[in-house]
Amino acid sequence: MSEMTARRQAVLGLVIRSYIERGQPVGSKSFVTHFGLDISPATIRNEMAALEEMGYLTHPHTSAGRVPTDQGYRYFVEHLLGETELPLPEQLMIRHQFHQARLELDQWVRLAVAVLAHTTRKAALATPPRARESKFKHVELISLRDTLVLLVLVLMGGTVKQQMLTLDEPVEQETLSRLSNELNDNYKGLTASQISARSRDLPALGRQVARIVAQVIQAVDRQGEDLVYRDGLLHMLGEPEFAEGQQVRGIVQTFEGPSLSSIVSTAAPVEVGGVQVLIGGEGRWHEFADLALVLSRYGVEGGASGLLGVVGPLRMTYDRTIGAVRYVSQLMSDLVSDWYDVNGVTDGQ
Amino acid sequence: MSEMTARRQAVLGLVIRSYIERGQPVGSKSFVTHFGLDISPATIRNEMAALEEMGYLTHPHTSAGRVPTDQGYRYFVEHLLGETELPLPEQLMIRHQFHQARLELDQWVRLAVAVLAHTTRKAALATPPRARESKFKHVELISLRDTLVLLVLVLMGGTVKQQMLTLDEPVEQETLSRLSNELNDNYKGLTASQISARSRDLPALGRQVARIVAQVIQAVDRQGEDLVYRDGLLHMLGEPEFAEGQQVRGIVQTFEGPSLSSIVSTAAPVEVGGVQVLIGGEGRWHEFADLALVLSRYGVEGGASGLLGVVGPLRMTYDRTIGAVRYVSQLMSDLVSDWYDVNGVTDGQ
DNA sequence: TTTAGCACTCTCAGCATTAGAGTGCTAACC
DNA sequence: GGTTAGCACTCTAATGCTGAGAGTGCTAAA
Repeated sequence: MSEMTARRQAVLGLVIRSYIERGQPVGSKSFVTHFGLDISPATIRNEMAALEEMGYLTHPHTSAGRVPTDQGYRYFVEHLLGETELPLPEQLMIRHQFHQARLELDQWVRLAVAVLAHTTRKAALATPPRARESKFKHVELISLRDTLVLLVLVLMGGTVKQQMLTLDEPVEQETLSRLSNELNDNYKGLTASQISARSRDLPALGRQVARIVAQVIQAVDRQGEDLVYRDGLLHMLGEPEFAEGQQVRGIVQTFEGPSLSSIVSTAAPVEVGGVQVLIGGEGRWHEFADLALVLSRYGVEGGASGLLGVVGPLRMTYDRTIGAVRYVSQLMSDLVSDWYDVNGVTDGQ
Repeated sequence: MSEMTARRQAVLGLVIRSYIERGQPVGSKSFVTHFGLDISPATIRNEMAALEEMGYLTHPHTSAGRVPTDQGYRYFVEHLLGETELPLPEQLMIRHQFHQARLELDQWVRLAVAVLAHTTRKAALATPPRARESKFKHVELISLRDTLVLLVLVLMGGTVKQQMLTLDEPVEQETLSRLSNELNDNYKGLTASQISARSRDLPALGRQVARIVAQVIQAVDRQGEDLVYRDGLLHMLGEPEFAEGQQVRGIVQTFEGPSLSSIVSTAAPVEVGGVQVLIGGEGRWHEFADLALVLSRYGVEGGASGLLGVVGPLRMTYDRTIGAVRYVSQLMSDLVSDWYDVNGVTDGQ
């Protein structure tokens, strides 16, 4: 069994960088010429053979150059990555876009996905921030016609939900306003189950409304991180490794389908701010065998948090992508913590 | 110049049906055997040659069978289509799904797209219903923290919008409630510009809020039919004519990109209920050269209306698709007119 | 007007050939 | 012992060729 040496690390790094850049198997000869090295191809061949024995490289067929294995990429990401900070000009451009508009929570998430997809030139995804158990903040009841009422529910953390409901009998707007005031005074900061429990003491109308409020909160909680915003599919389809028609279908299916949310919620980092790199489905997710994910959790530690990240081919510029994901994650965290000040701490609980 | 005869119509119809079904150029010999006819291939050849001269058929190369031209498809849709009613069992399934849940307006639209994509096995799209000039119905102001306020705006026609805003100075919730009541009493049924005009007479706080209300309504109006929900992209990628990797990219670009809303809003039918079939971009839209659109306008004549339809390859089962689009359009029209009763007529104006 | 016959055209799949790139191994070299 | 040159070998991808198959257009006869 060979062992890793400094030179082998260097060779591995260069092979991977070259392959990421050019997309073609790296041969010993083109290796030395391309990097202008003073050693012979034969030496590189020996080193490559050793790296192959160690499992970091492979070759598609006898007379082809070397290609990184999943393990090789992982080693690269863990040991051979240099600076991953996003270049300042791009930071500024992103920051500018975020300071441009005052938006709704979900729109922020959508903006984050769009920005991420654009700066990395890859497919991006994000989930809106959710707490484990959402808490009631405010409700508003708007009478539309006799028994038809629009319920607007605001949760701690900034989520706003609307729901249409039909009452058992017509009720005046004034009565509805009194009811919503009462709920706002008494239920602030409660979870779905707590509201369910307390609603028993209310009169019929209040009970009905409170039950629906609890249901909506529960729906938000259950939805959890299943709601995934996506963008930049086209970037991924532009990658030469996915040029085949057959593969394209697979990519679209994987990226648009529900499997994405499952892998994302299972494999995602738990702590806010951390960046996780998933390579080739890590042997567990078959559809992601040819893909790499760069994921990060953003939000407030212990409070609401969401995920965002980038999906691309294994052959991706990890340093740049990681930098972009980390930066946008940071921005979104700032945003959510602002929101938490608004809806949680400051407003009492 | 040849002219159309009954037999040529029949031949054209059969050629197109056969091509739609099997996806391969139709030759004179396989034509007679497949349909078990008592005439010779040579006769069919003559008829096909005439149809080709008339511009309804073509052949990709000398020794291939005949393929319909855009003009051929158009003739087919206009003259040779039989029953286009959607089969009853499918009508019932769709109706069932629509009666299943009480939803938000935009969620109805999303449901319609999903149902359409599923029953036609094609890509589907829809825009939410919009009036030419949206009218104010109700506003609610929710104080979140000193100067930060959540504004919830309900428009005639069922659209609900939220907007965060920052006031110049802190304001009590009670003051906000008084203000929203006042706006609700005085502005019902007004358009953005009317509200803008009247807001001048209000005190500072009211003027600020009214201006934002007007802005939001204006944004909704301007957005118009640019907001397009889409679904079923994967169905389209499954079509054999789009198997090439190159083409797949084009399809995704066309369907996901902004060009869709432009063609949709330009070429869409004007009257509610009508079904329009666009074949091969009609020479005007280059990206749609290989695609057919089946579009319908739903909603309330003279009130809010939206578009829905299906995008597929030229080689599509027009009868079935048209039936499905018409049926879903009808359902959505019913829904919107219910909504209009709620928000418009009944509630006064 | 319809039909049979026939020469002609074009595509597509299969096959062999070849150039090119790269490897692994061995033996010599520092 | 690590490094290098040389060389035989392997595999891919592109090219050109061939034959089968399908279909057409034309002509002449029914």
